Amino acid sequence: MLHIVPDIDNSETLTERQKTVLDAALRLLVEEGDDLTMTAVARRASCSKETLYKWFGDRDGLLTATVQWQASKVRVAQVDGKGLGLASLTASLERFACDWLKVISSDTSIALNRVAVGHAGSGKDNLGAVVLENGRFALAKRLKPVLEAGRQAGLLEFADAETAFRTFFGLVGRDVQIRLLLGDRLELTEAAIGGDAIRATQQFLALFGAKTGPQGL
Amino acid sequence: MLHIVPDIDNSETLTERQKTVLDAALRLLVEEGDDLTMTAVARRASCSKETLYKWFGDRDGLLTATVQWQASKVRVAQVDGKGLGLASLTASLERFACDWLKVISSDTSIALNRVAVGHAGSGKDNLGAVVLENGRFALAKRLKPVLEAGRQAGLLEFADAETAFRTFFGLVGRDVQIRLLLGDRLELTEAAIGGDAIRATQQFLALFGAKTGPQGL
DNA sequence: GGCAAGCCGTACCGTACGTTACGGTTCGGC
DNA sequence: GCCGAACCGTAACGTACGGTACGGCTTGCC
Repeated sequence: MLHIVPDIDNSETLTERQKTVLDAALRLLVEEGDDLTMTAVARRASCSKETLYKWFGDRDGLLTATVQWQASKVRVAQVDGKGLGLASLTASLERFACDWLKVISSDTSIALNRVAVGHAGSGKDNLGAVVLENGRFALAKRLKPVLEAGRQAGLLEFADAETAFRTFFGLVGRDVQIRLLLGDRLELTEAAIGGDAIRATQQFLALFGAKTGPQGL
Repeated sequence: MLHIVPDIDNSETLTERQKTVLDAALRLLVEEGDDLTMTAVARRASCSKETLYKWFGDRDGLLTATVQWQASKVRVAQVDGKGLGLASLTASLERFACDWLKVISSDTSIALNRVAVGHAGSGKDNLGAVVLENGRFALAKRLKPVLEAGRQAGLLEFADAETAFRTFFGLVGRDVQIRLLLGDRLELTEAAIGGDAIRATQQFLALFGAKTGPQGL
């Protein structure tokens, strides 16, 4: 399993200059393919390779720092499950679906996932673990409390929150991520994403919605 | 979109010797990461690099031929939608789900998808298109007639076969493929796959099954 | 001012790998 | 037996790139 990310917390220990360097690396990663070279990063960031090596150790360190830096930027707002009505639950689910679709269809996510997938194929799987931890598992960690609250309020019925989450994940993402990663053009407009979020939420509620209605009152 | 695979049909124009070479490349791709070198392939296949270049042009040609060769091996049996009862429809869906889960969790598929994803990130997207065409789109092409037959028989209700298929795809695959590609260990036993196939099929039928029962009789 | 630290730009080194070239061997056709 | 084609094994070439070294510049501190 190993969803452990043993590395430094970051985003606090980074100087402003280092952040701009990582931003440059990120932009380069998105524009060019995953084959970013140290020389290219140095040139783009207007810094010397010597500095890159001093700060990040080696190419893998730079890659890892870049991925973690991006990950630290996408902390989405926590949703508190305190409103617990069917309307607010639906809205929350749609919101999660929408956010997730926007993330996985963004150029940044695609580039980062590509490099992480390639990295996972070549020995050390650090990047894959980082991306997974800040993507799929972070989503689960934020969504599960909402699901549990929905069950508590009698709006949802499921035995295992993990299983319910994975179904929701599948209903939202479907074939989008793998198609994008494999280079399929797939125009996802704001409207299409919104529609997909609503559809996925409705399907999820059809599968896991309580048939008896709220039993709390 | 471009799901066009403009290259040669293959698998007919290949000699036995060439097939064994591609098998060697495939094995190497699965064992080592995606960083297979021409030298390694030549050594493993006991052939000269000169021969590799004569047959496949360059490294990309070899990669493409390898992917297409594997693709040509996984033509799954077509399911005829002529039994059209709820039981046989369910069985067909479960069969598809089972086969698909086995494919995407196989070492070969993971390795091939990894190299294709990496390739899609670096300019020419040929490999990605090939993998997509022989994976997700081939599955759709085989499954849609079954869905249409199910609708014809009054067992399913949906407006668009493509949309219905994508939902099924999401229910079956969920987060499995991306987790595996990112290096997550994820033991998928035969039993777990079978259970997931049944669950996905039941969920799909719950969403798209006709509420009125078969109207054909 | 003097000085040390940090950093930029660039040149440099070693290596890995894609690609090419070539000598030697096998094999089918005459 | 002879010839040419195909192919194996290996050596060689060119380049790209990770990593290192160094000279010069700025900056903050004494």
